[in-house]
Amino acid sequence: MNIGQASAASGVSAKMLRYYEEIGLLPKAARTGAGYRVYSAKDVNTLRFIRRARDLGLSIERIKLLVGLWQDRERSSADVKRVAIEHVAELDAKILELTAMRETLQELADACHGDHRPDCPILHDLEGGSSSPEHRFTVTKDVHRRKGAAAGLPAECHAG
Amino acid sequence: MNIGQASAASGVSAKMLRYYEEIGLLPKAARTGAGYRVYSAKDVNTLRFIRRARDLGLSIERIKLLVGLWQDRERSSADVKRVAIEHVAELDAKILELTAMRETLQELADACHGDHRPDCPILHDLEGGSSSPEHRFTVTKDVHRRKGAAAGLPAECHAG
DNA sequence: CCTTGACCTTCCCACTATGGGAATCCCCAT
DNA sequence: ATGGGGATTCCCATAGTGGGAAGGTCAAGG
Repeated sequence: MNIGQASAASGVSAKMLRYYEEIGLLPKAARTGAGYRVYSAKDVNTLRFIRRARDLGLSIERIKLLVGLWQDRERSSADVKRVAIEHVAELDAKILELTAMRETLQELADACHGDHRPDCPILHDLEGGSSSPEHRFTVTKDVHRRKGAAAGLPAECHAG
Repeated sequence: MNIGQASAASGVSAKMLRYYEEIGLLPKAARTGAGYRVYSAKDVNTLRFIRRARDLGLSIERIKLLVGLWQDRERSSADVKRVAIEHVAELDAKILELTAMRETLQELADACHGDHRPDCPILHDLEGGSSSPEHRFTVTKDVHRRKGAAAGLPAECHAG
């Protein structure tokens, strides 16, 4: 099986296959005499595992852990669960942050006439205009503050 | 006002000030004889505007638009509102996506004993193990599929 | 046998925003 | 004059992913 076939069989792009190998998420693939990478059905299984984990938003680092546990028959399910729980916590933090932004922006948009006139509460708010800050829309202000930015959410954060 | 003072007054790091200038979000700052950038109170206003917009998760591109509208007395509030609404839609898409991931992962974690035994439904699911795929936890499956990845959410997606 | 096209290889670049750090220079106070 | 703090530019790194160029390979058909 060459890289294209492994890619098609796993749903992971050939580009990513090479990348995962490079960063050590996958062991170095065997090569044909001509230098082509060779994959087995077992490799494809691992790739599918990785792809599903990516679909759940897990970072490459966490996936490394999970793949390690997966291939370790001595693992304890507690270890696996911990990794999952950590990721859920990060997802929660991210969701909270985005939701706070969304709420604020939605309220501002709701307050905007959206007509031909230049008057606009959205701009007014961004201007920091209202002299008493406590009257600005804030909605769990701290959550979306720069420092509050949660730990890394991976791939899905990048526009395709 | 030099770059450090403008940074302190606006909450935007000096590094970002230079970057914003480089990418054209800010006009090129005037310089002293020695090459130091010089900022006015008006510049600081713009910087605060930008910072607040970033706090709401708006991309640099959208902020460019908003700053343009902000400084245009002929603007229509409808234009501003449209930009805001677009961003809300992207936030919604992202939130949906993350929520779907979260739900799936939470269910898997709930189903995991989390003890010393190796048996683990999380790994089992990632394996794609269950022969009948419709029994796998999915929860709005399409939403978190790669193709479903929403349009770009900016900065906050990056781990500090 | 040779061409053609599909595939593989490596290497570099781009993206989003942001931070870190080095080398060098400037300004002000002692 | 000297020292410290700040400014300048330039390069690098991040997390994943895609795009593309330049060149080698393989298989099928003429």
